[in-house]
This record gives sequence, structure tokens and C-alpha cells, in this order.
Amino acid sequence: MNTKSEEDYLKCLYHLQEGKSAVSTNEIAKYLSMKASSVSDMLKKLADKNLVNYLRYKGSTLTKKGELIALNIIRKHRLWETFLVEKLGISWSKVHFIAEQLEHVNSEELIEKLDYFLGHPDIDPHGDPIPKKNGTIATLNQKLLSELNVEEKGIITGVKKGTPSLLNYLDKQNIKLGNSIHLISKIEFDHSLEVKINNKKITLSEKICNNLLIEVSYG
Amino acid sequence: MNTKSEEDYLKCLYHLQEGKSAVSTNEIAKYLSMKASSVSDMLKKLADKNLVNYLRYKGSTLTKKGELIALNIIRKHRLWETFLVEKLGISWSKVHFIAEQLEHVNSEELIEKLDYFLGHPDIDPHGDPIPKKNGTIATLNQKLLSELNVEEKGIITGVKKGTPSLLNYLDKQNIKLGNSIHLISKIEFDHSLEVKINNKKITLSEKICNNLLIEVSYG
DNA sequence: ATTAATTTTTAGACAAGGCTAAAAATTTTA
DNA sequence: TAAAATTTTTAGCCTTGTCTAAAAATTAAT
Repeated sequence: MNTKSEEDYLKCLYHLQEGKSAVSTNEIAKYLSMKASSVSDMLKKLADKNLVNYLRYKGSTLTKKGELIALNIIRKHRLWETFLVEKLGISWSKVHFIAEQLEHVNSEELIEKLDYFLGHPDIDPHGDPIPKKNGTIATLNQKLLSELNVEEKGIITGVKKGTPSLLNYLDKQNIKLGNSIHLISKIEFDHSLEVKINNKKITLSEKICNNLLIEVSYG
Repeated sequence: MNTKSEEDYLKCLYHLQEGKSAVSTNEIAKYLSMKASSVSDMLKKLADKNLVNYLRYKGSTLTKKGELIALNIIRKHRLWETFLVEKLGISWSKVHFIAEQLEHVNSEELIEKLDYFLGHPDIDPHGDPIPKKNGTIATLNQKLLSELNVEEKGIITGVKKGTPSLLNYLDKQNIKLGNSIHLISKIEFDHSLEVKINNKKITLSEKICNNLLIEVSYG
């Protein structure tokens, strides 16, 4: 088994390496709120364990083995978030912090039974796909709201980052995943957007639009 | 907040101090599979935090503050065990190990919502009372089966220690908490007991009888 | 293409929480 | 009640995972 700390690094690497060919030590340090020197040490350790490809001064990536572990932690995190929202009724703005702790609990039976109890969910409360036991993970077809063209329509299917203040704002506006959205016009001055959500007109700031993920409806 | 390690000591002290006026360093060491020297160190630390009354060479007890923390951890442990058995269908012989991890997850809202979700249970799957949020805990009126007199009747309400092999044996014999029991006779030679459980006759070894808790039916 | 700035690594320190070995206190035994 | 045995504590060491400061490598700028 790996320590909580090692698991945090692997998960971090998974999130940061998406798209990129390598992740810099500094990026990891920033993401985990640690010093680059600490990160450097840990990367060496993870490389020794064959979980990370680490080239001095050149950045790191997960090995296949490391990626599978990372995906398993993400699976646990997202299943727990689903449980906390769906079964316990905890706000989607608060579950991340709790799931950060629960994801390190080590019991395969627990996770498989939890998955069954939840009905094998594909998507967590923030719209992120839940990796399967074997490490496969769905890729969703979604765009940032800010990248939509005027008159395009779609469904709100996720948030880019589940910052509590964003989620609380969406709650207050009664905006939920699954709601339909229709881009009416772009305001040039401040890059805010006029949209219709569930047929109700509303203006969303640039920052909001940069964090809402939309599945565009074609045809 | 306290560390996982500190929490383990407090919980251990709670379990060991029952009845006694003080708990020796060695007892704690044995219970936690550690060396007495390590325990000595930690007791000093917990005494500094005002969680433990510690007198050099004279043993330790929990302070009121320490006891409340211990009870809270036990509350979490037993609520989680209830969840694992009742909702996820995990065997009562396996939940202790998992709950040992879950009990250290820190979120008051999580525990209160879990308690609500479970219907505010009073008793965990092994028959132990679940402390309330304020630290109160029920005292149950139960005796060891081995202490019953011939012809006494009652209900099986708990196990003294949830050792997996005991629990698996009970499963195999289809003996469950809540079953009625009637002591038919005592076998002098090996101290085993002939009993009727749910009106079916069965012989239970001395060791089993020393671990089954019975609520005796009077009148 | 050097120099300057930045990033990364190395070296050494520290706290937590274990351990072993030795010293001190207590308890048991004769 | 004095010696022996046991328990407990102290002292010092180790590992994990963090940090700071300094050195080394890379990248950017003039």
C-alpha cells in the first residue's frame, strides 16, 4: 500500500498531466501547497517505486502503474462524493473536502459494495466521470460555456473546478447539472453572456462562463 | 484536532479503563501492539494536552475532555459499522477493520447526516451501544451466557469481543443478535452449555459462552 | 552568446511517532 | 525486609515527510 501522501502526489500528477507531456516540479508544489524541494524528494521516491517517470530537471509523468493507482483514488473520491450528495444530502459545495479524507480509506470490498449501493454511477455530483474498477474512464464531450457560439444550445453537464463559491452561486441561481442552456448573446465589454437556462433569461459573468461545462446539442 | 495516533490512544484508554481505577502503560502497549516506551511518550503528550491524567509509574485515565473525544470516536466507529452492515451488506465479521479507518474521518456534518440516514440507531451490529452526539452512552443490562443459571431464558444481544472467527462461527450456526436463548443444562466436564436458540437445541463450547452477551428475561 | 533570472535539486534540519537499550521505580518473592 | 523480578521511564536512534538555504541546471534576456 501507499501512504496518504504518496496517493496525494499520484492524484495530483494525474490531474496536472492531462494534455501535457510532462509536469514540472513547481506545478506540483503549487497544486499541493508545498515547497519544490519536498516535491523533488517525493518524486524520486515514487520513481523508485515505479509509479512515476522522473527525469531530473525535466519534469514527471505517471507510469501506467501509477496512473492506475491514481484512477483508483479518483474512483473512490467520486463514489464517496456521490454517496455524500445522493444519500446523505450534503451540499455539493462541501463534499470535496470530506471525500479528500474518505478516498484514502483502503478496502476493496467497501468500494465495490458502495458502487453497487449507488447503482454503479457513471458521473459524480460535479459532472465528472467515475473511473471503473479496471481503470477505464469515460471522456465527455463538453465545452466551456465561454467557448460556445451565439445561438448554440446544450445541457449544463459539469463545472471545470468545484470551487465552493461557484457551486453556492449556482445553487442560489437554481442552476443545476442537467439544465438546458441556450446562448443568446455575448456582451463584448465584459465578456459576460446572456443565456437562457430552463427558458429563463440570465446574465452570467465571464468567470462563471469559464467554469461551466456544456454538452452542445447538434442539429 | 488530534492525530490518528492520539485518537487511537484515547479510544484504547476508554476501553481499558472500564471498571478499573487506572490503566497501566503495559496494558496499553499490549492493546495497541506497541512498546511500553512509545506509550510512555505518548501519555506524556496527551497529559500535556489535558486529555489524560498521567502519574509517572502509577498508570493513566482519561480526563473528562479526553473521554468525550474517545466517545466521539467510538460513536463514529459504531455508526460506520452500522452503515457498512445495514446499507452495504458487508459481513459483521469484516466491518471492524474498515471502521477503524473511517472513524478518523473528520467532519461533524458527515456524522450527523450519517446518523440521520441510519435512523439514529442505538446499537451497532455487534450489539454495542452507540454514543450520542453529546457523549452519553447507554449501559445495557446483559450477562455473559456462561454466567446464566440452568433454565434461565433471554435474548442474545451482543458479543463481548467481535473477533471475526467468533462471528463467522455464529453465522455458520445461523445465530443472530435478537435470537431467543434458553439454557437447558451445563456440561460439567468441559463447561460447554446445552441451549435452545430459537427453539433449536445446540451445544456451545465454553469459549463461545464466554463471549455471548444475553439480556435475561425475568418472570 | 554571455549574463541574468528562474527552476530544480541537494544538503542539512526538524517534528511526529515509532524503536532499542539502559536506568530508575515499583512490586514480588524468599 | 532485602534481593530479585517486573514495570516504567529516559535517552538516544530511525523513518517519513516536511522545511530552508545553498548549489546546480535550465531558460530567458540583452
